[in-house]
Amino acid sequence: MSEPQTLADKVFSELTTAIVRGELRPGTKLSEQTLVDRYGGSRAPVREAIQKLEARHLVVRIPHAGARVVALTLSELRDIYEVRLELESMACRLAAQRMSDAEIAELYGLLAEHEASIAAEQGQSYYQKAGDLDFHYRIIKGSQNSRLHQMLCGELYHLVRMYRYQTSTSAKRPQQALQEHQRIVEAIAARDAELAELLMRRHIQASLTNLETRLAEEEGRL
Amino acid sequence: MSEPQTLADKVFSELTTAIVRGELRPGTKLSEQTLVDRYGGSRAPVREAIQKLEARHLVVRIPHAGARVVALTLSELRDIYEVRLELESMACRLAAQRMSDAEIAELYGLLAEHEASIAAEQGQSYYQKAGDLDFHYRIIKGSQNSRLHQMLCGELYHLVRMYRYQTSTSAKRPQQALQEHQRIVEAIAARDAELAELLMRRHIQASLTNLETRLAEEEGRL
DNA sequence: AAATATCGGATTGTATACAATCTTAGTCTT
DNA sequence: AAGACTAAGATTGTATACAATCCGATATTT
Repeated sequence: MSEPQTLADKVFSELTTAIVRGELRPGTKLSEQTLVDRYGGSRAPVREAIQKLEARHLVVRIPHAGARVVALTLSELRDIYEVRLELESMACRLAAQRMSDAEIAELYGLLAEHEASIAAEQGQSYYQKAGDLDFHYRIIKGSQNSRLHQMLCGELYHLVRMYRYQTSTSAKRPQQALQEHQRIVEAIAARDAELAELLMRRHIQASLTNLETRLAEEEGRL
Repeated sequence: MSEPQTLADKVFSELTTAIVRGELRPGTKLSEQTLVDRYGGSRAPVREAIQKLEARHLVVRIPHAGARVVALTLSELRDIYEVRLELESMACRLAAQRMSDAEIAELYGLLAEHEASIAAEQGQSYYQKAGDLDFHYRIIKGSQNSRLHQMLCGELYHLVRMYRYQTSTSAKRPQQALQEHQRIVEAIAARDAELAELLMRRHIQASLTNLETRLAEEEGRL
């Protein structure tokens, strides 16, 4: 929660959340002057912010034509999930080998919180989604591979978040996901790397299936 | 070979090759004014080029302190190879499933060229390295996953290239590598995805071992 | 002599001005 | 009426100027 040291960073982080939350819909033109009017500063830091967004694949920039919020095709979304599937499974395998006992204990604590949150049945799918991401985040960190962490959290994470924000979740999915999380943590605690990897692979596959179902439904409604 | 549309792109591509070739050693300070003097233009496009380099992890930028050519620790290099190992193995598996027969035929052609090049025994390790990268590049493309292609070619590729440039190769390694390439292509041609993945995994593991040996030797010489 | 403080120069971050390119609306031609 | 051309406006790319921050050398203190 450190304050951004530079104006460009500030604009960047505000734009990031706006895009992820869907306040700036995919395909929206990001005019530099408009952003200056909205977020303050001058064009220099705004341009820098846009470039950082481009680096994270949240916007697409075309020379002399400007920047637009990325609009993934279904095919590109599948490609991303295909890569994420591989990398997170890998992270889970490494986590089973490298996480400290203390970190594993924290994972158990996190699961307990999620269970309580679901039991409360607030239907606050926002918090459930955030909780899910938190779970995945900790396992990625547990892999103790800095580059893997960068790729998943810095480059794929936001895109995944963006498309999850905008799609509803089926009522039973959180319950299901929690169970899958529990099996994964058990495998990690048992230091069974192969099993942990397998379970994570299936877990993400299930979440992709869920996402595709939702996307297909929304397509149908248009 | 399209001409860069913008000055920033031109500076970016020149800086990229300079870094990869080692003309700008790891840790070198990249002063904006100095780069303006060397490459022309003004600070605006030069800054943009530096930011693009940062996005590709070729330079590290610290607010108010400037940019330096990235200097990987051995641990970070291992992390990169660990990720590359997983992603390229994946690419190879997908390539075995998705490459067209024509593309596979081209792969065979490439191998023949490499064989000839080694037989000529020019000792031109530069061309052998480039050839090796070409081989890997085609398989990655064959995976037909755009994001995988982006990550490997756009983000890891340059770093790997950079550290390979600067390390010598053992005399027998090209011969060995060629044989491994041949087995991989055979597995792809047979559409044996699992085997192709396994062989690629071992191939990259071997190349990592080779790199680590060289790095250790160079450490010893200092 | 070592450590800290302070000041000046250099470098980066930001703002503004100008140039090049694209977009769009309108007109003209077929 | 459809399409191509043209010109004006808007937008991005580039250059320059100013402000804020950092780095290093010198001076001061213990």
